[in-house]
Amino acid sequence: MPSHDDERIIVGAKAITTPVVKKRMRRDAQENRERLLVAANEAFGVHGLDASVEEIAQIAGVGMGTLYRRFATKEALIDEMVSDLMQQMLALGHQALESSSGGLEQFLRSVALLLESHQGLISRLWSAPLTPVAYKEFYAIIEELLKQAKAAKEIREDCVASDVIVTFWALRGIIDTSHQLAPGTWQRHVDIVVAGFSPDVRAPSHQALSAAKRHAINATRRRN
Amino acid sequence: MPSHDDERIIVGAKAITTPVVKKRMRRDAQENRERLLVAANEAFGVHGLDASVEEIAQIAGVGMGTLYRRFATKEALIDEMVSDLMQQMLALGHQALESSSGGLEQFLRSVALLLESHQGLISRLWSAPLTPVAYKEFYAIIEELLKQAKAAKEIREDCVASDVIVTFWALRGIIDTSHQLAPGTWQRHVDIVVAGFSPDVRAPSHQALSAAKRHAINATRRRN
DNA sequence: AGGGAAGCGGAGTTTGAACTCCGCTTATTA
DNA sequence: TAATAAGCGGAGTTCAAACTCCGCTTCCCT
Repeated sequence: MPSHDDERIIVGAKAITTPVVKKRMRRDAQENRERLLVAANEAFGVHGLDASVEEIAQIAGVGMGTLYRRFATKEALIDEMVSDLMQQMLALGHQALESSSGGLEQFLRSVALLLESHQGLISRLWSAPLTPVAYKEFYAIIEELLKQAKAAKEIREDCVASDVIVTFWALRGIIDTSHQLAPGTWQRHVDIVVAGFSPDVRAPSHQALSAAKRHAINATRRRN
Repeated sequence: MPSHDDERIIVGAKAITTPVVKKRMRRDAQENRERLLVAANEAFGVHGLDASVEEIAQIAGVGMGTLYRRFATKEALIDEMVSDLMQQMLALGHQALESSSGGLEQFLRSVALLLESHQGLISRLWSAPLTPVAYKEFYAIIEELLKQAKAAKEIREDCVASDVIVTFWALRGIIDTSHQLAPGTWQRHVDIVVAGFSPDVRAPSHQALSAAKRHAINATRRRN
């Protein structure tokens, strides 16, 4: 089903394969589109992705028809928001790369701050095969930040990109859970993780894991 | 609306206020009930809480009628599972308290291991005013574990219970995100956090935060 | 300034998942 | 082993939320 947005200016016979040249929208349409994205972010922040399209349209001050003229489905709206968010994260990454020191920490904190204002969407950020290109870029940024941090001895040698990615997943858990309450709850966790990354800490022991496993198994056998 | 489960054996006039003495179920009913709880856990693990009751019943090998005879609503089923899970976590807490050293780390790891086999449910664990009593107990356990860890110099003096709770939230993010893939992804994060808790690390700097904020604000102004 | 493409609202339709109902089956107990 | 309470399945109902349709309105270009 073609979306309402992919009408194109036809420029000769090869137009069909031309990759998406969009006709300029009317000004009011453009404004409504913006307003819808903002409204959706607000609604998702409160109710999660279960927020109804009706509510979103209402917050934006438009009818549902308008929403569906801009976004083929609710899912398409979400996809666009996610890809916007990813772009913003990449921008933060590039900024962090330019800072003379502490780039990695800056990146962690600035992304967390960004995600905090996009609750509800966050769960979609990492689940998608949606943005393989963006994801690759994201990964490359992290690798570069790690290289810089290691060169400056700001971080342990054994840190790898996936450690940082997993930290973002962790932040998602905190931000999603704290559910309106206590903005900035994530900061303390970042402090701890940053401390854990720092080079002057002894390597973790792993000794407690086997005991943990033994006990977890016991607990699982507890159904009455 | 009274559930199907709260019939009671009447023992004299005061029975009405007797707190829930349940009549013994038929054996097949009991078995089906168990099977439903297991099936629900499996279904939620795959599709999250959106898994349909129909699917749950099917996995359990029973009809929907059976499900609804045991659990007033889907929500009631979830509540019961959550409260079971909380009980298991408490049990792990008590076990950790008994260990002579590394109790806190053991607790972190064993709970993570438990949560890993209850994906989908985890989001409900912390959202509920459902279990204020259990929550209090949980909190008390953590405080005691912290006291022990500090006495043994296994942990920084400035750690508080909420740091540990927030770590559980963080783990939820990882476990929920890794979505079937890579069991045990959380372990590396726990390593890092444990390192961050350890006493021989310098206090976190906070110096990077203001820069992070400045940049995040820039990124937010990027809508095209 | 006026013709018409583009846009708009929101009542109405569709869809799918939660939940109910009731005739049939099975465990239990005397 | 027969009477009966308890349990069972799954077709059918309900309900809420996504999505469509179309007569009216607004912007924009000449």
